[in-house]
Amino acid sequence: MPTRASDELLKQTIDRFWESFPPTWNHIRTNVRGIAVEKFGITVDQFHILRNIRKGHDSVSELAEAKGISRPAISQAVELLVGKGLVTRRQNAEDRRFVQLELTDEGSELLSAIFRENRIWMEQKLSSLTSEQMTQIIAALDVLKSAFDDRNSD
Amino acid sequence: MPTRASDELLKQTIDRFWESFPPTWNHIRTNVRGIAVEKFGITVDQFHILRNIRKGHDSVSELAEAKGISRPAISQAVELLVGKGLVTRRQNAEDRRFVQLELTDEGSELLSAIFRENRIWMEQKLSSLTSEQMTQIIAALDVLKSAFDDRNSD
DNA sequence: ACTTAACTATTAAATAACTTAACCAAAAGG
DNA sequence: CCTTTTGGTTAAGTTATTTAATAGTTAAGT
Repeated sequence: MPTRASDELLKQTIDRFWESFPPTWNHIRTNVRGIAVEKFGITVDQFHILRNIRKGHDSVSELAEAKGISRPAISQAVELLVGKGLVTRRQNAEDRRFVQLELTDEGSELLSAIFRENRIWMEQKLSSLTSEQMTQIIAALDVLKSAFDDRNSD
Repeated sequence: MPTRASDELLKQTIDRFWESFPPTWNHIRTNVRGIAVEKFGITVDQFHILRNIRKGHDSVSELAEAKGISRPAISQAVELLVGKGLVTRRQNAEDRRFVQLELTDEGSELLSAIFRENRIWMEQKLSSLTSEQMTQIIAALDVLKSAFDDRNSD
């Protein structure tokens, strides 16, 4: 039972989202691209796939679901990563349709290295924030993430 | 003069960022893709260019800067949009090196239509949030955006 | 004026990122 | 068995990106 006031606030929230979220993401992405491409020879998208594999999304379907793109797209991206020696494919013994993806040591180290460099940059960018602001950001990100989580879908 | 406690908080903020920001963005992007591709025949990236042109980034260089990618990439994307009749190019009279970009009526209407549909979906996703949560999100997004703004770069 | 340097944009060639359609193999359910 | 569903790959085509090369415009220095 939303009031008119909270309707207005909701509208503002969405407006602000489109004002702030994309430029923020573009800046981060640009930083990651700089590090990933120039120092490690992989693309931003490949970085995201490595990141998701480490996160536990270790099959093609899961990755496709997480990224919201088609399975062939993932399959081909994985192929590139396998070619670079950063990921391995292994047939699951219980259900042999599944191809279990795993980071190689090199892939894992490369991913950590990119995060390490990015973190330095992010720390510098966020260094002037107050504790209150950081606490607020953490809470807000949590709320946003769970609001758009698939469990809450219609 | 950061204390150890706020260093720890900063670390948490960055961790949370990487946990929450990408999946949230993927969900939004997936929704936009569904609308933009299926109903309007443009890609998500083309949508973002239209969006940025309306926002006032009306030259190739500005768009490249905003998105953090190369000018040729923008130039070609614009070419597609011009071909679809959604954007016009016009040489700037004062400085003829500049190509001034403008949305056509059709481009403008299409962009609005995508936003309209996306807004319905976002409203539904965010409908259960409290006023406090929304206020917090607005504040947090503001802080994040300005923290990563180029004016604050070294 | 002339030249050079800097800037804006496009084109070309190559690779990567996506799509849909078609396919194969394995599993599940009659 | 046979059929359907599921997970993954392959194929063909479009879009998105990069770097390098090019063309045109403006500004700066002689």
